[in-house]
Amino acid sequence: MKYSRLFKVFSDENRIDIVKNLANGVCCSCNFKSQFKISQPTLTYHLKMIKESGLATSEKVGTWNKYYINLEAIDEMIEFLKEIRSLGGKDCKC
Amino acid sequence: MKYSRLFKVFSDENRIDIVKNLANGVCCSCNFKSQFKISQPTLTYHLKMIKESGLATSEKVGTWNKYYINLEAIDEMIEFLKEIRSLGGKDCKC
DNA sequence: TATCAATATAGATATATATCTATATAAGGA
DNA sequence: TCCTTATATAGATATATATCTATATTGATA
Repeated sequence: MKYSRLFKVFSDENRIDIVKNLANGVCCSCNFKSQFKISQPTLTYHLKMIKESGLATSEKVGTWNKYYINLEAIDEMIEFLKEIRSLGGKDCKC
Repeated sequence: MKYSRLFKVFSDENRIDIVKNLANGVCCSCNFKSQFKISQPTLTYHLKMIKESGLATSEKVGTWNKYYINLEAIDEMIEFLKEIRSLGGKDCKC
């Protein structure tokens, strides 16, 4: 699991919005569309990237695609940050 | 606090390494240098960006700079992810 | 004050990224 | 089978990013 790829998802405001939508159960991009000022191909581009990072899965249902957030990936990110947090910064030995 | 900027820090492997170093109490870039295959100006570039994101602070001590990780920023990131996590993905209504 | 050591800035550059428009593909339904 | 709808791909592009080398700046010390 490449953490840099997971974190990169959240490095863009539009993708943060998309992930929040996914977390809220908005799984169809037809519903996303109205909420962003980005074009349909741009949304597809972000969704693909989010999926490839491991933060979402997708399922084809007839004509449309449903996207689901992968909660485990978020858990991994939280754990990763907690580990760094637990190092505590320590005192500089320089 | 712009979350996208905080998360962007972790979107690059070199910066992840740098942050881990900071968390481990390596506060002087003179010590960083030996551990990365990046040049001194590139290290400065990343440190500046990490600082501007709010994830680190710095202090000038004579000729050199000391950098410290900002644990509160990490806590905020963790909280942010936990909030998204707590939405649970829900069931798609589409 | 001249020199050295640490860091920052300037300038260049190749690659990555986010975005668009136009077009293609795929799946259902009339 | 043709049309509609949803999604993906292609191609273009402007901007951002990560990186370098060379140079400037800053602060300590001989």
